This record gives sequence, C-alpha cells and structure tokens, in this order.
Amino acid sequence: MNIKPTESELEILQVIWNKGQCTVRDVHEVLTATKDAGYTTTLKLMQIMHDKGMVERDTTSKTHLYKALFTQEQAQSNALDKILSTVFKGSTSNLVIQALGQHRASADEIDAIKNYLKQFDNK
Amino acid sequence: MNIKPTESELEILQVIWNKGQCTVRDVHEVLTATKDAGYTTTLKLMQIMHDKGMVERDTTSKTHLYKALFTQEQAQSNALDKILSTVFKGSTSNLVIQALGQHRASADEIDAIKNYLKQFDNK
DNA sequence: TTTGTTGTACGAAATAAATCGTACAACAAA
DNA sequence: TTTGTTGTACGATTTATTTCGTACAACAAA
Repeated sequence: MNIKPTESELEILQVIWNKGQCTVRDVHEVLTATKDAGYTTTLKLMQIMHDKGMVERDTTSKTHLYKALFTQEQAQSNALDKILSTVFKGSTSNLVIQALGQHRASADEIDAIKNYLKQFDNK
Repeated sequence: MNIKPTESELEILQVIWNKGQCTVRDVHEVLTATKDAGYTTTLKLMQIMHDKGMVERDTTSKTHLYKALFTQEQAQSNALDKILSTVFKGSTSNLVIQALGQHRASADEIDAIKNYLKQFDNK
C-alpha cells in the first residue's frame, strides 16, 4: 500500500476521511468550495488513487463509492516522519515547540498536551 | 522568494543550512553518503534553486559558493502549516501529541517542552 | 605548452503530477 | 422511444521535477 499521497491526493483523502466514504461528486463539491477544478480532474485523480491502491471502491451501483485504505493517523504519522527528517533534523522537541509557538493553541489544547505529558513525570 | 522546496531541494538546503555556505561539491559529497546521484544532477538542482531565488551565490571565484535565502526556521514553519492543514485538520494539539507519541522524545526534550508550556500557566 | 583535474553551463530526456476534452453507458422524465 | 442528466473511462496535453550527457573554461603539474 502506498502511503505517500501527493498534495492533491491529500485534499481528496481529507474529504473521504471526514465522510467515511464518498462519491466523486461528494469530493468534488467540497473541493470546489475552496478552489476550482474540473469534475473530470477530480474523477481522474480518484481513479489514479485507486490504481495506486490508496483507496478502494464499491462499483456495484452506477455511482461508485470510494473509501480510504489507510487512516488519517497513518498519514499523519507519515507526514511527521517526513518533516522531522527533512527540516527538523530529527528533533521532536524542536518540532513541538515550533508548532506551539506559531499556531497559538487554545487553552483546552494546552491542557490536553500538559495532561499528556504527565505520564512522563515520575521517571 | 519561493519557500516551497521540493524533496530534493530540501535535502540540499539541509546541507547548506548545516554548513552556512557550500560549494556544489560540498553538498554532493554529503548527499552521496546516503543516496546516489550524479555530480551534475546536484549541480543542476542547485542552479535551478538559484533560478528560483531560493539560494544566492558568490561567483567571484571559479568555485561558486551557495547560501540559503531563507532560514531553516522559515522552512519549518512552512512545513508545519502545510501538514497542519492537510492532515491534522488544523489541530496543533493533535499534531503535538501524535509527534510525542510516535517519536519517543528524550527526558531532556520532555523537560524542554514542559518548560515551554509553563508560560501558559497563569492565564 | 600539453595534459589531467575540477569546475560551470545547458540542452534533452525520463518521470511524475495535474488538468481536461471527448466518448459513451445508465437511467429517469417527457 | 427520445432527450437530458449524471455518471465512468481514458487518451492527450501541460507543467513540474529529476537526471544526466556533452561542451567547454580555468588552472596546476608535468
């Protein structure tokens, strides 16, 4: 299974992950809300994603239904690995601090993180 | 200025950032330690990066010296923005927790992060 | 001055990604 | 049954990225 989606593929996956499963039109409608692209372009991309084994589809009815073959968590993990090695010299703490610094997290988010860190306390 | 380096361009930038400034040979030597690529390939990539305005170069002597035109921090910031919007639905805390979960940070790193978080305490 | 070494320049090819036109099938409504 | 709508299939084109061969300049050593 190929977990190295291109930029456009990720946009599409995002929609699929949100809805669980999608038709081409579903995806296309969401995409055209923010950018413009022809319907057949979206279709073609999704067909290519299928060829690559990134999504599966149910073709029993005329309108096909697409599902992702890996989870958003897997994609996240992958994306992190990549930028850690390419721009963060492998330093997780740099990444974390940089992320917190530039994208003001909400109080709740900060709490969630602090909470998460508690598990490392008595070591 | 173009801050959207391709994969190969990032590998090169990594080397330049480390040394501050580099010749093509410097870069190429580091790259060939981990992967193989022809010398002229590296040269061409660096010339393209120059065309794109990502690096500047000193051509006063025969052997040119390349410098990055943006910092690693800027590239990091950019990379974070990108994956936050494409795979993390904009949630910084998800990103942080996921990062800590999968890449076991050292005790020192954890401390650094806790320390950083202290600034949000009495708010 | 000849020759080998180390550079840059640059065109061309290979590959990958994204976009779109055209063809045509299914099917519902007229 | 004709027509309009909504789908998929797929080839062709465009654009971006990567790779490399060939040409040639500078210069040091023989």
